[in-house]
Amino acid sequence: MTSFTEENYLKIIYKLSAETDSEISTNAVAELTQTKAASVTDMLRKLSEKQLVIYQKYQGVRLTKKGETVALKVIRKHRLWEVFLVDKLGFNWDEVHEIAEELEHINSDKLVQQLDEFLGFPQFDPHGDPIPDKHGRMPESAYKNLSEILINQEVVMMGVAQHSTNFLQYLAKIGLHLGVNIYIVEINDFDKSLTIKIEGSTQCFISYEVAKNLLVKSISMDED
Amino acid sequence: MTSFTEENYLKIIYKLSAETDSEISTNAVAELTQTKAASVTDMLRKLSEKQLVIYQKYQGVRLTKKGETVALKVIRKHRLWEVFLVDKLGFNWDEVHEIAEELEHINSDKLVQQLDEFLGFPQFDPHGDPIPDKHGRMPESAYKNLSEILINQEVVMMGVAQHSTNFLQYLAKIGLHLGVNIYIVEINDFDKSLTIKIEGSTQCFISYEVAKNLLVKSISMDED
DNA sequence: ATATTTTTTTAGATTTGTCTAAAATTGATT
DNA sequence: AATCAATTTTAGACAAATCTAAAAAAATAT
Ligand SMILES: [Mn+2]
Ligand SMILES: [Mn+2]
Ligand SMILES: [Mn+2]
Ligand SMILES: [Mn+2]
Repeated sequence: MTSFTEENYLKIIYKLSAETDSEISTNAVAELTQTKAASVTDMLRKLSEKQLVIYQKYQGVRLTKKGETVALKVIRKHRLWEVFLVDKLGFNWDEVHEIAEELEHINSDKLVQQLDEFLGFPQFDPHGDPIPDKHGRMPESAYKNLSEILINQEVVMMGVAQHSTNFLQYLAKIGLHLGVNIYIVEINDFDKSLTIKIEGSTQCFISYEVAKNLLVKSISMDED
Repeated sequence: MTSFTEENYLKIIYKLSAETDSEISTNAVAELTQTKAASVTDMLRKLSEKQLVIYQKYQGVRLTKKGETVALKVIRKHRLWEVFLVDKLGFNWDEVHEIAEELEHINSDKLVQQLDEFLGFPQFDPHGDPIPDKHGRMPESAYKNLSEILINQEVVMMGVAQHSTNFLQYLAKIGLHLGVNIYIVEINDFDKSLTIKIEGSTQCFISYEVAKNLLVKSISMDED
């Protein structure tokens, strides 16, 4: 069995692994778990004994196949619950993450299976993040960051790469929500900031930092 | 804040208090929490410091108003989640208790409120137990035990007073499920065992012990 | 190649919830 | 009232997850 705490460590190591393909450092884990490096060292040794990670001291850590499976299950539950909260209970997408952090540790294969079916086997969560299927396979995400899109090419807002409440509420304020059509009017050479046109709304100005965190898909792609 | 563990103690003390109106003994709590008396003593002192119970050593324990409020919130969540699992996810009523034991500790007032609304503000859980409203008020349960019903008086099966998987599966086997109409054919004077007729099924023979644990309402009562 | 800084690990302590074994209290029985 | 039995509490220990401070190792700069 994996405890609540162990699951959180595994999930965080999984997410860090997606960004860098080398070993994950103790400090990087400490930052995301909001603990101190000394605590991480203890936990890594423990996870290693349980064969959930490969860890040798001073060498960083990575998940074993077994550890990855656990992490994907937790991520799957997290994202399914977020869909439930938004689609069924009427939550806003900036309100669901904290609750899903608790719900993701409820253990029952049947519960996850039935919830998935009840939600209509969603492929993406309310933030546009892909939901692993029951075998841990991620759906192909054809989304790009807005920062990679060309001027005047119309795209649909599909998700965000960063989930802080601050960021989500900023998006709400400037009128950016899932499903809205947008295109880039102008890119500022100097700092890569951009002016965009939001369908049914006025133009607005966003930083490169924001554009990097917006997931969009081309309007021409098929819709199902 | 109350921890997962503290909440379980409070819930158990609440349930024991409903049966006896004197102080609850350390041993009684130990039995239901599946811990040892020594552990209970420690926890009672802690709950007492937090003003959640009235406790003096060797004198037993009872809930304060504050403790009762916490207990009722946990019970409310437990029962709402059971309704969700049965009504929305298609679980059988004998499969939901363990999962609800975990879900009942998720903390979010908005979650509970929205869930309640999503389920249509149910008054009773799948086992016929009353669901406290958001102010902690229990709906009037007009149900009686089958053991108090007269011969030939038709009643509807509304719930059970005991939730063990064993018992629920026994009921399933003899064809007793929620909503079915039954009446008592004969009561055996010697041991109070009884023969009952289940609508659309054959007669069957049940012990007094079983009858005491079946909640029913008179067929004449109004239906909404 | 050494010295300095940063990162990581170890050592030892703390908190929460549990346990066993022994002591204390209560309640029941002579 | 004294004894015995049952219940409850205390004392001391342990596992999980965390911390701080010090030591060790690795990375970086001189
Ligand atoms: Mn989330
Ligand atoms: Mn998400
Ligand atoms: Mn239950
Ligand atoms: Mn129930």
